[in-house]
Amino acid sequence: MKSLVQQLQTLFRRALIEILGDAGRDADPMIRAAGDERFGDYQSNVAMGLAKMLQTKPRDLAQRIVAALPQETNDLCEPMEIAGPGFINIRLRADRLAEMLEAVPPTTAPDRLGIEPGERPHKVVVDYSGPNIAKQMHVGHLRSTIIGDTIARMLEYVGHEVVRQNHIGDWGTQFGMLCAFLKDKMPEALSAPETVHLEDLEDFYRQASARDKEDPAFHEQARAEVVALHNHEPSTLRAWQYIVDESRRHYMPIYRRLGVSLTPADERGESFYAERLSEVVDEFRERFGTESPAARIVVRPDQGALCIFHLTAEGEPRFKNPEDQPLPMIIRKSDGAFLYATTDLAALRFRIRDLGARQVIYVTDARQALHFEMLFATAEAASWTTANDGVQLDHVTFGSILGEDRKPLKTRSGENIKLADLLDEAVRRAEQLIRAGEADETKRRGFNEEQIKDIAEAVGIGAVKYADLSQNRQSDYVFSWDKMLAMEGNTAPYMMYAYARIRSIYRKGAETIGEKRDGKIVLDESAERLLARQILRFPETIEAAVAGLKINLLTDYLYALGGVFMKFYESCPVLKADTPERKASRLRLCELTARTLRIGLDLLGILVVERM
RNA sequence: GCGCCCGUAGCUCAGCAGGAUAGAGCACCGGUUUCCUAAACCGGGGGUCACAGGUUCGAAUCCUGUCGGGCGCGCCA
Repeated sequence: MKSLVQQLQTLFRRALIEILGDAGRDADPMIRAAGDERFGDYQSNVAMGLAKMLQTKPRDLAQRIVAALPQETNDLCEPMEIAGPGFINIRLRADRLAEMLEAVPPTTAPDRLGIEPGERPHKVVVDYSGPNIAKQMHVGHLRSTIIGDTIARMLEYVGHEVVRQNHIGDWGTQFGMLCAFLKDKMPEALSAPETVHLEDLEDFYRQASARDKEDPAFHEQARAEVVALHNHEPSTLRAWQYIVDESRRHYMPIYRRLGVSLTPADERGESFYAERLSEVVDEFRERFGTESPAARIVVRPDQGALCIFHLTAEGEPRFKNPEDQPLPMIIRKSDGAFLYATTDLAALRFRIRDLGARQVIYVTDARQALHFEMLFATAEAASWTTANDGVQLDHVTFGSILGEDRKPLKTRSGENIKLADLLDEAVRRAEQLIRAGEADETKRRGFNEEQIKDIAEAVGIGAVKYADLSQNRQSDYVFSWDKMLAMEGNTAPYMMYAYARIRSIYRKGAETIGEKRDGKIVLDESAERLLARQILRFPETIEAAVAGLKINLLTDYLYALGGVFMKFYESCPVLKADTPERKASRLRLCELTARTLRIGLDLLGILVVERM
C-alpha cells in the first residue's frame, strides 16, 4: 500500500504531465495535509506557483488541473473543490478509506501494516551511543543512544540495510593507567575475570587516576602499559580486555532496559582502528602533501603537528581560529600520537570501503558540529564520497538536556547523573503513580505486585525516552519528571493509556472478536472517519520522519492518533454499538489503532502494556 | 572576532522543502461518569510568531541587518 500522499501525488502528476508535457514529470504537485477540516483532507497548492510561469490565472489553472486528473481520481476522492487564490481541496471518499483499511493484512511479524519497503533501499551506517569504557553511562549518553537507535529502527522499517556502529571509547592513554591499576589491585581479574566484578567503574577509574598523580612509580608503570598495550603484550591485553568486558556488563543491561537494539556485535570501538591510523595518515600525506591548485586540502606539519588545512573554492582558508589564522584538522599530534580526528577518518574510510555504506549517519551532540564539518569536508576532498555510487554523510545533532534551572542537568553536587540512577528514579516515580491509583477506590485496577512492577518499568522508561524523542532534537530541552509522567499531553503514559483502553475493550469483548476480524469497516461518524484517516497517515509520517531524520514527526503523529482515538472512544461505543456490523467495524478500527500505536512505539523502542 | 543553533500564549514546547483564521500541554474559568479504563473527553479566555527591512499573489517559515540567549573555534573526545 502506498501512502495517501503518494497516491495523490501520482494522480496529480499525471494531470500536470497532461498540461505541461514532460516538464510535469518533475513538477511537485505540492500535496499537503489540509490545515482545516473545512478544506477537506489534503490540498494541492501547485496552481498558484505554476500560474505565474504559465501566465494564467491561478484559479483557471486549478480548474484545468482538476479537469486533467485521470478517471481513477474519482475512485479515491470526492469531487475537487477550488478555493481561495487557487487551492485545490481534496476530500477522500469514506468508502475508499474503509477499503484501504480493510485491505491491511492481518498481523504478521514484523508487523508492517501493509506498508511496502521503500523504493531505493541502501546500506546505511548509523553511529550512535559510543559510551566510554571504564566509566558509567550518564545522562550525556542518553540522547545519542535513544535517538540513534530510533533512527536505525526507522531506516530498517522502510527497508534500508542498517549497520549499527557503537564507536566505544576503548583506547587511549588512560588505558595504560587502568591496566597498571588492575594488574596491581585485582590480579585475580586476569586469571578468572568472570568471578570478579567492579561495583563501580567510575570509582575504579577515579582511584587509578588519583594514584597516577600521586605515585611516580605508578605513573611510570602506566606509561609502560600504554606501550605494552600497543604492542599487544598478552598480560596487558588481558587486563584491557577485562576492563572492556566489565564495562560491557555494565552498559548492556542499560541498553536492554532502555529497549536499545545495540548488541556487542555492533561494537567497533577506537581500538579497532588503532592499527589503521598510520595508514590513513600516510594516504593523506601522499595524496595531499604537496600543494595543488585543484585540491581543497593541503596536508603539512604545523607547530610540530601534522595538519589538514581546508581551502574554499577561491583558495581561502575554510576554517579559522580566533586569531584569524587557518584552523586545521590535526591528524597527528606533535608527540607523534594520533587523536580522535584520525580515528574518525579511519572509521569513515572503513565504513565506506569495507562496509560499503551509501550513507553514514553520526548521532552526536551539536557541539561536535565543527569537527564533523571538517571530517566531511576532508572525505569530500579525498573523493571518498564518490565510492559506492555516492556516499551521503549526515551529522544528526541534538541539544542538551537541561535541569529546571536551564543549566545542563547535573546532580546537586554538580556531577553527571548516572543513567542507571535516572532510570531507577523514573521507574520509582511511575510506581508511585500506580500505587496512588490503586489507593483510590474509584481508580483501582486491582494490580498485583508483579503487575505494578512491570507497568512501572514500562511507563517509567517509556516516559524518559518519549519525552526526549518527542522534542525537536535540535533544541535543548528541560527535563521534567512531572511532564514526562503526565497523562495529559504528548507523553508516553498518554499513548500507553490509549493502547491499554483498546486492549481492555478486547478483553471485555473477547468472545466476539475472532469471527469479526475481517468485517466491513463503515465510517459514518466523524470520529470514525478521522480515526481511519489518521491510521492511514502512518506511512507518509514515516516517510517524512526518515527523510528529515526527524523523530518528533513520529511522536506528533502518535499523539494525534491517540487524540483521535480518545475522541472516538468517547463518542462511539464499540462493544455496545447499535448493530453487529457497527460493532465489528469499530473493533477493527480499534485493532488497527492498537497495531499502529504499537508499531510506532516499537520504532521508539518503547513497550506497551495491556493494562495501566 | 568568526561559525553553528535558537528567540512562537504567563510557563514548557510543536509548526519552519512558504499557503487559507499560528497549534498542543500546563496553569486559569466552565461542563461531562447509571455507558467498553474519568490517569480520559468537551467548551472558554489568552499571540505585534524578538525587532527592522526585503523577496512573493501569499512569510512564523526564505534572504539581509539589528538586538537577546546557548554552543563551538590546534595538538581532549
